[in-house]
Amino acid sequence: MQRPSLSHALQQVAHAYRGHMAQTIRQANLPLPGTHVRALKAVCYMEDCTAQRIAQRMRRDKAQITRVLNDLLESGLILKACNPADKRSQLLHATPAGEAMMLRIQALEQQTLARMTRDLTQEEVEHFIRIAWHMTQNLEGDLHQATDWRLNHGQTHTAHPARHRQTSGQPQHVTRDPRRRRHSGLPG
Amino acid sequence: MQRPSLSHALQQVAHAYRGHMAQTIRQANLPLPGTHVRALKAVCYMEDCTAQRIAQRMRRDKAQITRVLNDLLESGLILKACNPADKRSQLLHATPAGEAMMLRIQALEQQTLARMTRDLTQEEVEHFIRIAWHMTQNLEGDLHQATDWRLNHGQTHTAHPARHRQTSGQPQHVTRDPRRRRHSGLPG
DNA sequence: GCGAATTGATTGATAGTGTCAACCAAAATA
DNA sequence: TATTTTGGTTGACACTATCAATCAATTCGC
Repeated sequence: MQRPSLSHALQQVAHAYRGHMAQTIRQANLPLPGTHVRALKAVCYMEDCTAQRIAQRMRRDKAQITRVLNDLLESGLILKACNPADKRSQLLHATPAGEAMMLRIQALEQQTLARMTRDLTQEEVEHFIRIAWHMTQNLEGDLHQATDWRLNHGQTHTAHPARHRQTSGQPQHVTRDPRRRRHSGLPG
Repeated sequence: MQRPSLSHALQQVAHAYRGHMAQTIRQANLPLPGTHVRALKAVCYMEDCTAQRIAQRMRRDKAQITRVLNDLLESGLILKACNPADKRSQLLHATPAGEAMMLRIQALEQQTLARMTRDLTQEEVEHFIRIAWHMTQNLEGDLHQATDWRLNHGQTHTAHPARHRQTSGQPQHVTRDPRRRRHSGLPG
């Protein structure tokens, strides 16, 4: 508890950041959830932005990205345009409203980041980022079957045949109360 | 995109860690969600553990903690005992099954952490933890009205009167598709 | 002691996050 | 052309998170 572990420190700082941003954005009356913000950011700043590329960048399931993008679309923050190079995909662009929103949110993010790093040197922050990045890379590869964002990474990736979501494995326990229990066994 | 920002790096590493742990745990046939793991850890290693204290430590809403603990209770991993010092609260203890579970999970966590930090020096990791902790502290205080985990922190905390969940504020937009839209306005 | 305010825990409601699986149409490939 | 792969969508579900209200036990102030 006293000297926090790496896992604890990581969870706490990520949670604190997320929470602070959420609060800040809400207080600014821009009720845009975090995932939406990041997707919008991608649309604004990524070259030839498509849903696929956002999913890769954020390392998220493409299904979620689709839904987030549809929200942004309905909110008039982005537009989908035909991709001349591939009729399946759509190029994404921010509308003026989307650009404006992005600017406002970026200002808020800068505030949060400034506060978060207020007594840290530039070097420390960069060091932190570098290590975080490094750890991310270290966890990447194998594990995680190839959902879309895992493609073209040239990983050795030794065959991951089937993996069913708890089809018949015997342990099967806790799994969070969905307001009505489902099971409760326990293995060991 | 190339040089990841602090926010991006943070989100990615936290997400990678969470995902890797989830996968590892699932593959070991110990389907215990992350929050449950952390709560169980607290029960195992915290002195005079109560729901309240777990909520404070994890900086989570006590409601969530209550539910997680009830899951752990139903799974036979923990027990609740009367707190002689306060009849409202209960002291939490791990059962033998809970302890066993904790040990197995800790081994898995060690694996993940080892992999994550495999080519980093002890110093680098400690530096990372220290900075993460620092950033967490920096974001703490004001913002976040005093839910339980924010108490006894002696923050200046200049009066936060009411804060209603979007009672009448005019902007009111995106707010993630709950599989059926609710609104779609947009402020600016 | 007594009433008021506070605190520990619980419950209900709801939002947001993350993922898998199935599917379709377009594209790539063989 | 037949097969496979890819970009995107939809459905279903589990996990995470928080707020609000409630209740009983406790503490505070008189």
